[in-house]
Amino acid sequence: MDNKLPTLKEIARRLKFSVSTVSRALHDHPSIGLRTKMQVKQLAKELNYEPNQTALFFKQQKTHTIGVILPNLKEEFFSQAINGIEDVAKINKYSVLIGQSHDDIDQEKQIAIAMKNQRVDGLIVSISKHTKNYDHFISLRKYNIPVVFFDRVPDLPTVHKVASNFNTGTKQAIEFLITKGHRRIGVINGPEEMKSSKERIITYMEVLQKKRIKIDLSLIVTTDLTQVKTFEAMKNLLDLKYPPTAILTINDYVALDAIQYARKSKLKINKDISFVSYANLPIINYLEFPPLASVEQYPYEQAKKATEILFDLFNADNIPDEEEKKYHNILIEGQLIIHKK
Amino acid sequence: MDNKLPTLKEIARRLKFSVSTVSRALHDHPSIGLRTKMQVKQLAKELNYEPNQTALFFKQQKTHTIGVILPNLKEEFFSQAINGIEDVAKINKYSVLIGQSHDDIDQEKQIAIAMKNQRVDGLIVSISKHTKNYDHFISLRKYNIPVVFFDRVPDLPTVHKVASNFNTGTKQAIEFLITKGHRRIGVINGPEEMKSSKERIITYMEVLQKKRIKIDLSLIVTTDLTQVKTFEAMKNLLDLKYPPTAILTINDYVALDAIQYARKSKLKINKDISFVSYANLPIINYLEFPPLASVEQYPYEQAKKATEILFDLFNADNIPDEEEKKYHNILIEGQLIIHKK
DNA sequence: CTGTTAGCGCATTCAT
DNA sequence: ATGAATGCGCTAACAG
Repeated sequence: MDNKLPTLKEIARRLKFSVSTVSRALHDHPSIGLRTKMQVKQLAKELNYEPNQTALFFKQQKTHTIGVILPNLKEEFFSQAINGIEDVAKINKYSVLIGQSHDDIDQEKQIAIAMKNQRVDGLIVSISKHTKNYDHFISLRKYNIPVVFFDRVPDLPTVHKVASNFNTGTKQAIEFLITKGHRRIGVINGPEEMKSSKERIITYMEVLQKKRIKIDLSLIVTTDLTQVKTFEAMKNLLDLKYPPTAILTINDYVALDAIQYARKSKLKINKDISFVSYANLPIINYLEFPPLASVEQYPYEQAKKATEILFDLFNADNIPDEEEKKYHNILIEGQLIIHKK
Repeated sequence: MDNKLPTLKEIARRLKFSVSTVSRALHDHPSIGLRTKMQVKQLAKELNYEPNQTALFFKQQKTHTIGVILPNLKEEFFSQAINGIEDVAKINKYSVLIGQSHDDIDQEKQIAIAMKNQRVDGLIVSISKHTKNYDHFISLRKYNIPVVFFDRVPDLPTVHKVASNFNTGTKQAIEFLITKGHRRIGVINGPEEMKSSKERIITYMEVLQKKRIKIDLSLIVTTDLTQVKTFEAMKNLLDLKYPPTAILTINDYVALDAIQYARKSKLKINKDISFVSYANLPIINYLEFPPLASVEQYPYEQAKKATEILFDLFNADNIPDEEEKKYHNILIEGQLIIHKK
C-alpha cells in the first residue's frame, strides 16, 4: 500500500530510456525526438508523475518558499497583508511560510533563525512593536536571504522597506478635526521604539503650528497597544484640567479601547469627545460608536509591493553588477477615510 | 561576498577528517573519540554550521512541514486556530505552510495539489463552505500524506476529524432563549452542504419539541454567510406574520449583519429582538448591541487537537500494523457563553 | 538524438 | 575510532 511516488528513474526503467532522456523529454528539450517525447509524457501522465520538489530544492539550492514574519494574524491588518503576499507569491509559484512573533523579540529571532535554516529564499517582515535591534535580520544577508520590511519597518536607511506614509493621513486627520472645530486634540501614541510614533507627533505639531493652535504636551500620551495601557492613557487625558475634545489614536484597536473607556466615563462619543484613528478596520462598520475617521494604510498594497520588491531582488541577485546597491524605500500614501454614520 | 554556507565537507576539509567522521561527531555517535568530537563541534560552532535542511528533507523524504488549508485568515476564528497548530508544530520542530481557500473549491484543490508537490508531511484542513467532494484530500492517501480535518469537516466516517460538538451549545442556546421567555425562535442557518447546518436544526427541533413549543418551519432560513444573503434571510424572517422574537445565527459575523439589518428596521436589539450566535468573537466586547450569548467553539483547542492527531499519525505510520485503521473523530464540546452587558 | 557521469549535502553501511 | 562508498531524485555538462 506504500504507493511509492513515481520518479524519473521509474519512467526510464519502464521505457528503457535513460533518466536524462526522460528528464529532457519532460522539459521539452529541443533535441529530443517527438516520438520519445510523446511516449515519456504519456507514461508520466499515467503514473501521475510529479517532480519531487525536495530533490529540486536541494539541487537548485532554492526552496521556492518565502518566509513571512509578522506580529500576529489576528489583526485583520496583517491577514490582509498576507493576502497581498500570497497573491504575488502565487504568480511566481512560490509558497509562503508564516511565522508570528506575537510582538515578542525572542520569538521573532527564533523564527528568523528557523526560516534561515529552512532555507527560505527570502523574507517579508513586519517587526514586533519592541524590536530596536535588527541584527537577526541583517545577518541573513550573509546567507543571501534578502529581506523586505513592510509597515512596521526598521528606522535604518540600509534596508529594503515599504511603509505607509501617514504623514499625509495624519495631516488630513488633524485638519479634519480642526475643521470640525476642535482645538484641544489629544494623541494616544504608540511606543517610542516605533518609528511611526515620532513622525506622528512631528506632523501633529506642524499642523497645529500652522493653524496657530497652542501646543500642549500634556495632550500627548502613549500606549503599548494593550488595553490596560490605553485605559491609563485615557485616564491621563480625561483627568486634565482641560481635557481634549478629540483624540487621535495610533490604531483602531486602541481607538476601540479608548472609546470604551470614554463611554465608561459617561462621555458621549462624537459629541463630548471624538476619535480619529488609523487602519480602517472592517469591524468599524458594525460599531455603534465608531471613530469619526480612520487613516487607511492599505496593508494589502503594502505587502504586495514588498513582495514584488523581494522578487525583484531575487532576479537582481543573479546580476553580478552589485556595486552600488540601492535600498528600496517605498512609501504608500495613507488616506483619511471618513466614516459615514 | 557570496558567503557560502559551511557544509560537513568544508569542516572535514579544514580538520582533515572525513565527512562521515564529522557527521558522526556532530551527532554524538558513540564511537567517535572525545578529542575529535570536541574539535569538530568547536569548528562547527565557529563557522555557524547549520545542517542544510533541504538536503535533509531530500534524504529523509520528510519536509518537517505541515500544510494548513483553511477558508481564510481574516476570521479571528481561524487565526486562533493557526495558533493552536503553530504551538504543536513548534514543539515537534515542524514548520507550517498556510494556504487560504477563500471558500473557493478550485483554490482549495489547487492548494492541496501544491502542498502535495511541496511534499508536506501532513495536512490540517478546514474545508470551504461549499466543498462536498473530498477527492482532492482523499487522494493524498496514495502519497502517504495524512490529513486531519477540523471545525469544518467532511461528513464522512472514513476521515480523521476534530469538530465542535455544538449540539450541546445549541441546546443550551435554545434553552437559554426559552428561559428568557422566547417562544418564536428563528434560525439563520448556514448552507446545507455544511454538516453543522443539519445538526443545528435537529437539535433545535428536539429542544422545541421537548419544551412543547410548536415548530414553525418558516422560522428557519439560510444564508451563505454573505451579508447580502443574511439580509435576505432577515427580511424573510421579519416579514413573517408573526416574526421571531429571538434568532439563532450560524456565527457571529452573520449575527453582526443580522443585527445591523434589525436596527435598520427600527427594531430594538435585545428588546424587540434578541440574538444568540456561535464563535464568541473578541470584537463582541466592543459592540453596543451584541448578541446575548455565543456558543464558544474553541478554535485553538480544536486545531491543537487536530495537529496532535496528525503527529500521532506520523508515528503510527511507522508501525506496520495498519490492519484495522481507526479514524479519529473527536468532538469538542461547545459551550454557551453569556455576554454580560 | 540519446546515454553516461558527476554532484548537490547528508546519513549510513561496509570496510579497515 | 575513522574512512570510503553509496544513494536519495534531479539536472546538466560532457560524450558519443
